[in-house]
Amino acid sequence: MGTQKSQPYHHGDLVRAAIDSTVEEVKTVGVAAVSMRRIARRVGVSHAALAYQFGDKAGLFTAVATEGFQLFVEIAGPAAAAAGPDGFLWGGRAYVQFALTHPGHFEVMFRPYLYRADDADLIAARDAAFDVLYGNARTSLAAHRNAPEKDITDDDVLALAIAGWSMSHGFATLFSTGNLPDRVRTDPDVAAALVVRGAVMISELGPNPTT
Amino acid sequence: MGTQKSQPYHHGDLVRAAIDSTVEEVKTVGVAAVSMRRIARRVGVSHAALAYQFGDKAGLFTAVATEGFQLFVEIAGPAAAAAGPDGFLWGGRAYVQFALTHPGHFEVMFRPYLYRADDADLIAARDAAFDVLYGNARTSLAAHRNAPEKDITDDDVLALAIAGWSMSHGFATLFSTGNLPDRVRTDPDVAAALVVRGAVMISELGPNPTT
DNA sequence: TGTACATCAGTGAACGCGCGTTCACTGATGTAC
DNA sequence: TGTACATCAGTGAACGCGCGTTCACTGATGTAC
Repeated sequence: MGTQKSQPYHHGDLVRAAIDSTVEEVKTVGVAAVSMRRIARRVGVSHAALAYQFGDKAGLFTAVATEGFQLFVEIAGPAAAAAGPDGFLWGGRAYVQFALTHPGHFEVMFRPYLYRADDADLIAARDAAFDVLYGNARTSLAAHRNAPEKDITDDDVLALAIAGWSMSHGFATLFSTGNLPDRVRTDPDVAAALVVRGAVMISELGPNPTT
Repeated sequence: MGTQKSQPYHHGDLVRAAIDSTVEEVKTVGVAAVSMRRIARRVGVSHAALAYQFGDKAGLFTAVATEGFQLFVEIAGPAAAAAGPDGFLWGGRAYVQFALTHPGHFEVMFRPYLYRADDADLIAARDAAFDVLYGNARTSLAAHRNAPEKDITDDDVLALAIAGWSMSHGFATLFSTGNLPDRVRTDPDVAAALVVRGAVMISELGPNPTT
């Protein structure tokens, strides 16, 4: 017994481990089934320890959401910027890819009722994510219109950003919840390419500006 | 006491009342907080009565989802068909409107893990909803290409349908969960118009077919 | 028109469970002198 | 280099709660004769 290394009293990095476990649990059993006690069991710690570190359940989810927005900026920001004139398209791809590779974060990020929406770190991270979205829309519009970025109106940026976001978000959501029909459900890349084709078709159907 | 009309033993239409209450509760307290006991309390019946009528909780949600798909067909089908060549656009509008006016149904419909996805009535209703979506896409493409509907490939129909669905679904979801920025959050009609403008802009950015 | 009986609809109590939060506590770590 | 002390990190037991499901039951309704 004496040589057997006993469980250390201090975990070392409980916060890190708890966030990782939460992300994994959200992905596995769904956000509704996640509980402080489940996470504590996974991490190998008493559930009161989690309450000590995060205050309460909302605190834990706040940490997950914040990290999610930070990750999104790290991943989608460079992806969109590096893609040149097709940046907007790549932004959408990056969004969907993020949603599918980080489902645990993604699920929490867009359920504000789970976390403390007034948390300072959370707000900063989310605002940075919005900046990526808007910046991407502005740059893409400027490139395709051969105009300086400052000549692109905020209204145009907002319209394009929200439309692109809606499409990416809707597709990612429908795909990952298994709502898409079988033909589409198998391969996310094939499905995403399909959506890009469809997006172009939408232009055919847009209200004719001359009428 | 004798003259006081006592609670009738039979509710009269418990199934109807339970579905209505569930829809209302989903909207009010969120789908995660809905329980058989809450619904039973609202309807004024013992919670065992609900188990008798629906079997279990999944049964209750199955009924809600089924009704949701039926409602969608009733509402969005005619709306899209009646709108002429701009039908696809109107289909999208109808989708968003349905989501915002029937949030209780909408929330349940796209969470298949809540209900019995193999229920026959459910499948029939959902398939009918898909038919509206595909039919709408086909008709719109045919009208804009001046081609008979049979000349529109299934692949084109699928691409347009999924793209349009993604955009409508994403927008409705982001809007109703309060994730859109303040400028957009106030009026759904203004916001929807913005998205339509943005959708047209996406065409500007589509991959150029000649390159 | 009445009666016997089957079936349907709902009751109320009990079950076992997992939950979030609180609290007095203890063990580990860091710091001042 | 040692010691006293404060603070930090985590424990374990207890709290009260609401949940879904089950079960023996009773009251209401419909039907056959």
